[in-house]
Amino acid sequence: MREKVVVGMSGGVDSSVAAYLLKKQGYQVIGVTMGIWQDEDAGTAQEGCCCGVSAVEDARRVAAALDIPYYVMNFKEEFQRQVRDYFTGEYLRGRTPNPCIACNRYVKWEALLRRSLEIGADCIATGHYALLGRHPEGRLAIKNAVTAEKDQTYALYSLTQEQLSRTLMPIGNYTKEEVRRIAKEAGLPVADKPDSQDICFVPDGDYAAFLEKEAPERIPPAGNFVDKWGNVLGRHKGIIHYTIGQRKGLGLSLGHPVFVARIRPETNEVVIGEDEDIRMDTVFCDRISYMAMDTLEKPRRALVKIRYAHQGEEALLEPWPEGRIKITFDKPVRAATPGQAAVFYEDGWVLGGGTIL
RNA sequence: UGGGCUAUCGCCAAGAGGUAAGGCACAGGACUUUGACUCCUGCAUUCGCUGGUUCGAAUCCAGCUAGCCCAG
Repeated sequence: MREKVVVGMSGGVDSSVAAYLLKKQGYQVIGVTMGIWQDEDAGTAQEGCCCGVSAVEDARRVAAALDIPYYVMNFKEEFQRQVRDYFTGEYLRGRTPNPCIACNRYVKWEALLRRSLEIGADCIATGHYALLGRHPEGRLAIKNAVTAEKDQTYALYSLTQEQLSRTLMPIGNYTKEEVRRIAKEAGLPVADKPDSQDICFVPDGDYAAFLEKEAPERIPPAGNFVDKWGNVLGRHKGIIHYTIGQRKGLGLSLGHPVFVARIRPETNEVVIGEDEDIRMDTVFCDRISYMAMDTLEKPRRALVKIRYAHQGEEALLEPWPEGRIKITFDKPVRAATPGQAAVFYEDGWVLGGGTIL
């Protein structure tokens, strides 16, 4: 009997095609949708997100079409703790979290994987646009998908060797167009479903409202906008409303565009600067995850992405005390933001990554 | 109260007799499995108010109102 694999199905095209391809390849496929919604979310969660409310409905139809077993597993507790609480906590501290990375690392590849193994599966599979393989240096690693535009390796840098050894990513070799075509040809009912976007657990993208609901008693108050010299430029609505590099929503009319250059939780100040003030060539990160490289003992060059949609910038990685890494970019990057991930690449392989300080 | 100056979109600011530039802000959209950035579109039938001169004025004239500056 072929390997038994649990496919995390979001009800979207990508994971549906992933399941389809694996089944065609002879795997014993089980479809699973992660139940991550809190009861009060019912009805408010938007469509078109990676794991929305319509997920179960659509995923079930796809599973039926593929004639594979299908289950919904409850991960509310894990999602609340590892994603929602983390998300809220970071914003309250003036940082900018990336919930997708946390969800992948702790919910999909920890909770879902564990539960899948418990029901007898050998591994899990997802509809991520990424390739997985053995790096020349010997370790398992994620590699850029064939489509640069849809590449999702950035959000997967923190997976461990153990997790990677139990993972399949069947659609990394296809483009989005090909995936949609496959879905159509296979008669999958979700072939034309729009791509997911925005934070899946924040209805209508209003994350500030989400935070106010999650932690009403801990929301930092309004404060001052200041320039780099300390001059007060105006009032801000509270640091949770801002992130480094942000321009919109400041309400500051200074005649030229200005951006958030820094957030100071200690003084509750938001520092405003010009475009040149948010360019930096040196960034430090901690909470390092090593993937293709097992450690960093001496300087190593890499292409570094500092946000999901970043094309990446060549840089030098250097080990730093306290388990940190110093990144020196060849050319300054714009708005490196504390809380976001810096992911290191070499020839398309993910070497590792960390959280920007 | 005398003398001078200025009053144009939320902010800044062009205009100077021919039928309201631009920037910032803001709104909407595109992009996007995070937050951002970026891009596109929209945004004063009206120029402090009231009259007047002109075929025609935000642009000229008069009065009024407001603010600023200098004398006091």
